[in-house]
Amino acid sequence: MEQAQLDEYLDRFQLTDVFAGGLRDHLQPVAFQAGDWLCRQGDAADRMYLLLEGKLKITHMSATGKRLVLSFKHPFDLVGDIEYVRRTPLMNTVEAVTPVKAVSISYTALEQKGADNPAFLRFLLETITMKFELKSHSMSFNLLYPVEVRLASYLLSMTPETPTLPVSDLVDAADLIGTSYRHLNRVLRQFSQDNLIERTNRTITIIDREGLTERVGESIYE
Amino acid sequence: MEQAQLDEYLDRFQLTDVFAGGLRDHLQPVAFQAGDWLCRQGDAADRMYLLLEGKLKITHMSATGKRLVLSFKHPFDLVGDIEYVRRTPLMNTVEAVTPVKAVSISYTALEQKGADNPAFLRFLLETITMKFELKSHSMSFNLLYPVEVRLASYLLSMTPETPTLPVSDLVDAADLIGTSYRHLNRVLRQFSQDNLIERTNRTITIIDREGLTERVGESIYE
DNA sequence: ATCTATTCAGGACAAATGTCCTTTAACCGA
DNA sequence: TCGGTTAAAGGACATTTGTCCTGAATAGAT
Repeated sequence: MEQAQLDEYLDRFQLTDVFAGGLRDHLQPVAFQAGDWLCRQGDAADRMYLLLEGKLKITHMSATGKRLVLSFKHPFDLVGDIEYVRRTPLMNTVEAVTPVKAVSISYTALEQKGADNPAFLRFLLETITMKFELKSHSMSFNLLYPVEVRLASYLLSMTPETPTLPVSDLVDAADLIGTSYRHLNRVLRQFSQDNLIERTNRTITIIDREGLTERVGESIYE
Repeated sequence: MEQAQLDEYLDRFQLTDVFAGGLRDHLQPVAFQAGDWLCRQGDAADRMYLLLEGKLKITHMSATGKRLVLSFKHPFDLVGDIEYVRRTPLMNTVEAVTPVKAVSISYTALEQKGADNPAFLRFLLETITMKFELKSHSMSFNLLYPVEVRLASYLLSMTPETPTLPVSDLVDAADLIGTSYRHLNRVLRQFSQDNLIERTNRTITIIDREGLTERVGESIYE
């Protein structure tokens, strides 16, 4: 990526101040292809990523071998920020879902140029606090509502522009809302019978957003 | 509370630097009795609390009227820190479970004396990041394990020194692990039959910590 | 001590969800 | 085109969990 283009990004999203004070020079552009891993759960963490383009999937494997999809990340989300603050190994695996552009910055650089930089610290605070609220919300949501509601919410949030979804995403969906693939199918079948969605060859199509919205009330998976 | 005593607290827990730069003068000692509310969900937030002694309960009421116990707070946890960063109304209700001593500091003071104070910002970052990890952990735990495991974990974490628990805590327990009171009773009955606990008059007594630990594997409710 | 109001435990049944396995449908190479 | 191979869907059944209601236990007032 061109330096000029990176500067434009930073400017457009008001991040120029955040990376002032010498941090800017340590930003390294990186690109990934769909399917690439940015990092793996358990690895030692040594750098933070700022996502510029594309979509990331954050997954976690439990001690008992069950996989959980924790979230999807979109442009200007941070990855590795929590680990930087806590100095812990990576909790999660991060995979590119689409082609991805990002910048990375080493923890060393952050320590040297960021630890006393209020603008940068406030940026971290705001980002992490937002993550906290999001997680808090989805935790309540998961405890409070049955799979039907969670799935409807998922379907709505994953199809903001095009109303279709490849069936292969369903296994992620199950791991995201914390249910079994079997049960997911059961609920999808119900949605289908209620004419909320349509299953054709290898895609799910939303045909009644209103109806799905009714079944949710609140949305979470942004 | 004496100023000297407060200073001793701050010193003992290495918080003197955190509240340097003029923040220290804005710390106001406050005390609450068991059952008092520090603040209510939906209120406008205007101050942050640092808990010094006692125990707080954080609860949330959902749109559909279901109550959720989100966590318990112990000395040196912060309350209102997230709301300070995000500038949002209070998400949760905070209640004193025991007699409580705390210090409060107004958002106004934080803005004026804290926003450019790296030590204070780093303190916020560490605290909030820890909260995030805790929440992240409990969310995975809730999605991954059945009520039996969650309840065993709860029982262990709530009885670190004395092995008993008043029955009145059970309704909070149900709201904390996200199940019904009825089902909680069912599982407790099972524990009782397996000689893991004993129910006498109005208390639950842990009689086999090992056995309970076996049913958990990981602990969460700290 | 007795009555009563309140709190707590548990029975009965229904609904939600998980596990295991079979069937169906899509895809691919020859 | 065909057969085989793989991925997705669904059947059958068990388990977990929720809802509603009843009955037992307890504390407090008289």
